[in-house]
Amino acid sequence: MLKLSKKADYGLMALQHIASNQYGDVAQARVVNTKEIAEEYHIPVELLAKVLQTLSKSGIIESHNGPKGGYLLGKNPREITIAHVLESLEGPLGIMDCSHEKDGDACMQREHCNIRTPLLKIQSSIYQLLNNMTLQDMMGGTPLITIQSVTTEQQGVER
Amino acid sequence: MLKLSKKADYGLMALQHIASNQYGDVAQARVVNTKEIAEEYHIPVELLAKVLQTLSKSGIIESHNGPKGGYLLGKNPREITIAHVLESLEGPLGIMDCSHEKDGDACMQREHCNIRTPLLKIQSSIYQLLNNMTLQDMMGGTPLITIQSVTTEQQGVER
DNA sequence: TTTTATACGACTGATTTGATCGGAGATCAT
DNA sequence: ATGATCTCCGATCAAATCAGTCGTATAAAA
Repeated sequence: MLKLSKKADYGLMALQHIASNQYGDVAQARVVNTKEIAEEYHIPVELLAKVLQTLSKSGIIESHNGPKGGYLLGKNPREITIAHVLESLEGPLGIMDCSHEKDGDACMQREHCNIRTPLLKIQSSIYQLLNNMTLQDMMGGTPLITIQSVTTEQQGVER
Repeated sequence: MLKLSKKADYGLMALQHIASNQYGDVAQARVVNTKEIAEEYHIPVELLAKVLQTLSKSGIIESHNGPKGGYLLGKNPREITIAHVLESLEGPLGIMDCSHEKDGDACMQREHCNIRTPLLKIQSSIYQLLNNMTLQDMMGGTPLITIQSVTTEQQGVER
């Protein structure tokens, strides 16, 4: 329950990868393409492509066509919030249907609804949480890639 | 996105209704049945029944069979957390697939996954949020039922 | 024993989601 | 400049999940 979709998963993975290659320790902005990311994380290529297209439309990343093309971050990692990414991929996030409805499309039980107010508070809290966390924060805690470990043991593991 | 299911909606509504009738200003514990709740909130009866059965199994409410039967709260409203209700109705809540997996069913991209750690933090925060809010808290903020208003103006609007 | 209510399981239709295919546009090499 | 290649892009298809339905069984009160 409350599980986010594959699209969201793949999107976040890809963004983390792009950000790492662009702002990482290599210190040179590198354009990465869809195929590269898909193979790295074992994601179906076409599906990932669609995800990246959506993110591109939202201005989160920039697409570059042609050979040697690919994607680049559209903003600074600090300015890319998780909330924006998720909303871009899966539409406006709301705990319930009547989160931000207009007067017309009120749900049937709206006038007798007794849980709307407290749920709105919960929703607001979750949104704040997702809106305060940025891609920059996600880069900090990469669990398996530790730069120090590369210097200590150099057994062909440079990624 | 992140929208909770109808089952969860209906379950919360029903619980709020049951709690209000049991601990409300009427000051007498009243057993409410499925049909009554369904009509009050315009919910399909059979679906609500299923939801209430599930909640009953979890010990959140108690079922009483036969005529004059119905449902009663199984615990004090302060001890019924939103998290418990949601988990009861929709299974364990987790932002991602690999939230609490055993060693066996690791996902394909697990070893290269770069977003697991930060997402776990988000998930933990959401769980705390839902685990700290109880049914008691939801009763406090009932928007349409105001006890004071009944005393001030008694124009047949007692709901 | 009849009435009234919940408990339980199987089933159907619809919505959402995951995944796939063919084409359009841009860039580099010649 | 032009062709060939590589990428992004939009439309389409299949699978899984979910909301809702139906019929039957069981239990308690009158």
